[in-house]
Amino acid sequence: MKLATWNVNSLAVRLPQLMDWLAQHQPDVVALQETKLTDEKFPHQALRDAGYHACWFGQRTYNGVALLSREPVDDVVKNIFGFADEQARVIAGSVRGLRVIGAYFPNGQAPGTDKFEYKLQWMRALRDWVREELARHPKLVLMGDFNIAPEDRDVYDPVAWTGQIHCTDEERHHFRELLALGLHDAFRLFEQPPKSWSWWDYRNLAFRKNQGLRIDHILVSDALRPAVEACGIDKAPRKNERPSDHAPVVLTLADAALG
DNA sequence: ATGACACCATCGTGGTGA
Repeated sequence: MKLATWNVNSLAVRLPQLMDWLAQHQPDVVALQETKLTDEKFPHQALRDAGYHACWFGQRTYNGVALLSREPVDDVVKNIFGFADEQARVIAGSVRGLRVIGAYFPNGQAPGTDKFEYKLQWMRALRDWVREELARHPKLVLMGDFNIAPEDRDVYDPVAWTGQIHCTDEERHHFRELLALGLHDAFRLFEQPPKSWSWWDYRNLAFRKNQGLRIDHILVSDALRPAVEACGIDKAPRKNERPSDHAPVVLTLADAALG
């Protein structure tokens, strides 16, 4: 079973690239972030024609998340239970006994701002809710755009980024809090090339110079860890003519471990 | 120190992202 997460930075703009990528890689489940579409504009028919069921949760202009799945998705939940949120950032569902949570963490803008405070509150609420989800669904995947570079090796210039947004102690603490629930950063379960990033700034020829951050992640629960066969970042879509600034992260699970 | 790029909403230019 192949799962993926991709911040597409506008599904309206990126739909053709998404269709190509789905046809090429045939993932079973995909979490999308930054669809930037109200729900009535979600391209569910095009995705259905491509063989995917979808559930989606969007808003105007910003944010917006979706789950795509070759098999139907059950028990769909939107946003963090118990956390009143104006912004569409989370969608969860169950496929083949697997609980999948797709999340678009707040950016946070800069430490000391209201947006940073919102990010911290949001992450606390997420942790508390994921703890409950894990108790109900031991086989769980939490994936998406975390907007956190967990360690210095996830940053092209860790000195310049010290204390900057995505790299603050508070954000990294919250990432470790998620791991402490019994989750594992699937990417780090394997040997990886150094300087592996999932995001590159559009400016300054950052992709060509490979100046990026690893801020898109797939966390797998203890119960799923033995089933993890591979995890990597697919840089290819970042080479498209009009790419998202993020690349997809892909996880392969052994089918035997699933229902 | 600032802006650089992309997208959205809107039609001149500001908000947001990371």
